[in-house]
Amino acid sequence: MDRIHIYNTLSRKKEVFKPIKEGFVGIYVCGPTVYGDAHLGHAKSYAGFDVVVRYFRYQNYRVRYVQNITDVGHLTDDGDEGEDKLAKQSRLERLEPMEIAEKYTNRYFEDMDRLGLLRPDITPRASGHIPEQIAMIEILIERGHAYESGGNVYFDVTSDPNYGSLSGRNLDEAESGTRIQTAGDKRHPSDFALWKKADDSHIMKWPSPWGVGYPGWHIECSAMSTKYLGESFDIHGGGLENQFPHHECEIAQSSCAHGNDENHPFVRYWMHNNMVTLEGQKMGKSLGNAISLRQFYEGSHDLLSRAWDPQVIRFFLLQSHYRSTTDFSEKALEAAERGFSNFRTNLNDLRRFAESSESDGTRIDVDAVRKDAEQAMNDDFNTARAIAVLITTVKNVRASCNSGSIPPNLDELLGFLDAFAGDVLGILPEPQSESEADSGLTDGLMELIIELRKHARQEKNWKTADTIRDRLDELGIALKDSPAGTEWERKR
RNA sequence: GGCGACAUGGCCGAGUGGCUAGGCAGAGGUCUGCAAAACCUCGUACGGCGGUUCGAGUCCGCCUGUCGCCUCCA
Repeated sequence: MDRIHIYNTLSRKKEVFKPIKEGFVGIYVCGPTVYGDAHLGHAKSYAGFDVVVRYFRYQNYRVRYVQNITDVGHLTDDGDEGEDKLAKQSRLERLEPMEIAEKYTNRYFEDMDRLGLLRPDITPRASGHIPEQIAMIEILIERGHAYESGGNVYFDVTSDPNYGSLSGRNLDEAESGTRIQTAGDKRHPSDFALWKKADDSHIMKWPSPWGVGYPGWHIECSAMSTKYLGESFDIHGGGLENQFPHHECEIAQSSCAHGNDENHPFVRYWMHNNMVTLEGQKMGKSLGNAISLRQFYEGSHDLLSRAWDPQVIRFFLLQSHYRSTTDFSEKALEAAERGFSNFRTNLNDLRRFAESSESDGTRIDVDAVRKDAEQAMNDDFNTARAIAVLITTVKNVRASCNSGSIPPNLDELLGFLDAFAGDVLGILPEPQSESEADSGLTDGLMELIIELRKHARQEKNWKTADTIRDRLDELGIALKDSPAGTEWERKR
C-alpha cells in the first residue's frame, strides 16, 4: 500500500485516505470526562491516535488535532435519577465541580505526557463552549429536528432518515430492545437530550432560551468539532463503545444542523479503537476493574507486582493493532519490557558502531526498510507490523556489525530510526537519560570498578568478583563479560 | 432479543490464497571460574464441519466459543 488506508467504520472497509483539502488533515478525537484518573484503556486509545497524527505529519500533512475535555458531567444513568458524574465526584472529594475538572485535567495531561503523547493542537472544554452548543440547538429547533418539552430539548430522531447508519441500527429495533426507562416527555424512545433542565440542587448549570439547564452529552462534540474543524472534516476518532449512541447522535445533530450530504459529510472517516480487557472483561472506569496509569507508574495496584516504565506501556500498547482488543496481563507487559529492552540494547550498540570510523561492510538498503515500515503504517496504521520491521532490522544490522561488517551508511539507518521509531511511533529509546556531567562521572566510576573486578578475577578471587557483580546488579547495573572485555548497562 | 467484532504454536501478537512475521518464554550448543550477555540451531500453529480452488490460517456457508454495543464509558 503506497497510500494511507483507513478502516472506516461508516463503510466497514479500508479506504484510501483522501483529505478534503490536499495536504491538510483535520482530526477530532473524543477526549476524557475528567472526574477520575486515566487508565490503560484511555492510554490505548490516545496512544493509537497519537501515532495516527504523528504518521500524518511524517507524511508531510499539516494536521490540526482537536481533542475535547468533557468537564460538564454526563449523567450516571439515562433516567432523570442520574447524577452528574463531576458533581458526584465533587461531593466525594469536597471540591467544587470545576476544581475536580481542573485537577483531573491536569493529571490527565501529566499521565499522557509521560506516555510520550503529543498534546492536541486544541483542547476545547465543554464548559467553555456553552454558547456554541446553545446556538446549535437553536438551529436544530428551527429546522424541525428538535423540540422543547418542559425545559428539556430533545433531538427528533424520526426527522433524520440517516439515523443509525454508523452503528447499523434502525429505530424499530432500538425501541423494542431498549433496556432503559424512557423519559416521559420524549416523543420517541430514541430521542436524545440536547439540553436538560436543571433543578435547584444541580450545581453546574447555565441560562438558556429554555431556562436554566445544562447541555446533553453529545452536543459538545458537535459544537466544538464544527468550531475548530469546520462543518465537514476528515477524521473523527474515539473508542468503540462510543460508536453508539454518542457518535451516531453526533452525526445526526451535526448533519441536520449543517445540511451535510453524501458529498459533504460531517465526517469522512470514522475510526474506532478497540478495548483493553482484563481477564477477558473490558476495562472500564464504571466497571471498577480499571488500572490507572498512575498505578502502573507507581506499581500501586493489587494486580501489579511493581512499577512499570511509561515507555514500556506505550511499546506494549502499540504491539497490538488499535482495532484489536489488548488483553492486559503483567506477563504480557513483562514480555513487552524484555522486547523493548533488547531493542534498546541493540540500538545503542548500533549508535556505538556508527561512531567508529571503520565501515567496510555492505550498504544497508534503508529505502527498503523505510518502505516496509511505511507499508505497515499505510495499512490502517499497523503499528505491530511496523515495530516488527524496526526490531528485525536493528537486530540484523547489529549482528552484521558484531561480526565485523559495519555498513558505511549506518548513519542513514539511524536517521531513519530517529524519524520512524522516534517521531512516528514514539518508542525510540533515549541514548542516555542522565546529564552529560553525571554520565561522564558514571562512566569513569564504572571503568574503575570493572578494572578492580578484572584484577580480582585474574587473581581468581571469585568471591570479590562476584560480590561486585551482585552489588551492581542490586543497583540496577548488569555486567556483561565477553572475550573482548566487560561491558555494563542499566537494567530496566 | 437486536447490531457488531474476534477465534493463530507455552504466552503475547502480525498475516495481501502458494514462499520465515515479530516479541517473550523454552530446549541444545559455542563462550565462561561460575553466571549473565552475545552468537548458532530448534517449534511445521492457525476453534469445529463442509465447500470453492491445482493449492486456504487467508475466500464462502454452517456450527461452537469469547467479547463489545444497545445505560455513563477511550
